[in-house]
Amino acid sequence: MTKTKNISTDYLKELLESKDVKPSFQRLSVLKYIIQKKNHPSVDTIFKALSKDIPTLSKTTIYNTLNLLTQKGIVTALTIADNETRYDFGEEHHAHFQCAVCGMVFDVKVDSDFCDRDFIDGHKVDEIQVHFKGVCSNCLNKNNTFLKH
Amino acid sequence: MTKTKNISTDYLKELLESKDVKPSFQRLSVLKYIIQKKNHPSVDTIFKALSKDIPTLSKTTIYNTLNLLTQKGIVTALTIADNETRYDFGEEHHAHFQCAVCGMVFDVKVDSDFCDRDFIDGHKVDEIQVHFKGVCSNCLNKNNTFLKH
DNA sequence: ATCATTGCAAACACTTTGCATACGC
DNA sequence: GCGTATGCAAAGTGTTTGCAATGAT
Repeated sequence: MTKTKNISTDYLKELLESKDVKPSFQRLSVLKYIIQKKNHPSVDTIFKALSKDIPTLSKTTIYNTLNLLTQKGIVTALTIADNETRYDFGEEHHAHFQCAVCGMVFDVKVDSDFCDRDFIDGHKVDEIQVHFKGVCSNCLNKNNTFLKH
Repeated sequence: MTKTKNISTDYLKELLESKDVKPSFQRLSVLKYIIQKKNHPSVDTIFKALSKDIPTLSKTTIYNTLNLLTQKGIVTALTIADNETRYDFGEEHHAHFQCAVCGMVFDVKVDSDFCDRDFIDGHKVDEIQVHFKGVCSNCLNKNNTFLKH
């Protein structure tokens, strides 16, 4: 099914503490989910998944957690979808592809010659996001309607 | 102030009609605004600007118009801002820079070797957006707080 | 007369805020 | 016990939808 390499809680704790974030159970759970499933999930996706194991979990906590982790630079907020924010844990720089049919977001590699620059046209660059949109290989194969016209 | 090169209504009409869009007064106004001011406006920005001349104008009409123009490929919807959609009229491919301080969006040029590809990792590519985020040159100069720490 | 566009009001969806409760050291 | 994290409810904001009125041919 989905490949979920196990991630030690100690690693997650260290990761959070190294950025001065207290490793609460909820925060560990959210971070673990993002790292394990490399799904680029939305708040709702995380909420539905974690609610099964943590029935008392609130969406507010997920919002709080993700805003905190983004602010601390532990995760990245992707503005690839027009209606909802997706979240990503990626150290190395890579681009993203979102399928217009199924909505999934995939990592794609880009030979980025410009990704390392600190300034562009006099503007100070803190972050670069490269977004591809189209139809993913899964949806192309499943539904060959797209090939017919 | 803002450089607004005048654009003939005939040009706008032809542009719309060539994509099977009836050139109503409201649609012409919205399209003209986007092409003239190149400031990648939000719905609200367009609404506030055009309301002065068209007091009966409704936000719904702007949403309708922009969705239609996007669908017809006349304008591009930018997902660079996390909360609101920005719109752009750009024929040639270019990247965008959004300032975290003032919120403005600028065009930036990128030597894009990968912008022409139709497929990436097996996914069919319809659209590419390159988003830079940081602090624009204006805000850097005005407020040297950013340089101090 | 017919059909599409407009625009008000309401509904929707995502996110943030206020505040009381619960938790951890 | 004190300070912070949690989570419910409500508010806020951007966008879409239902539908009646208006406008164009």
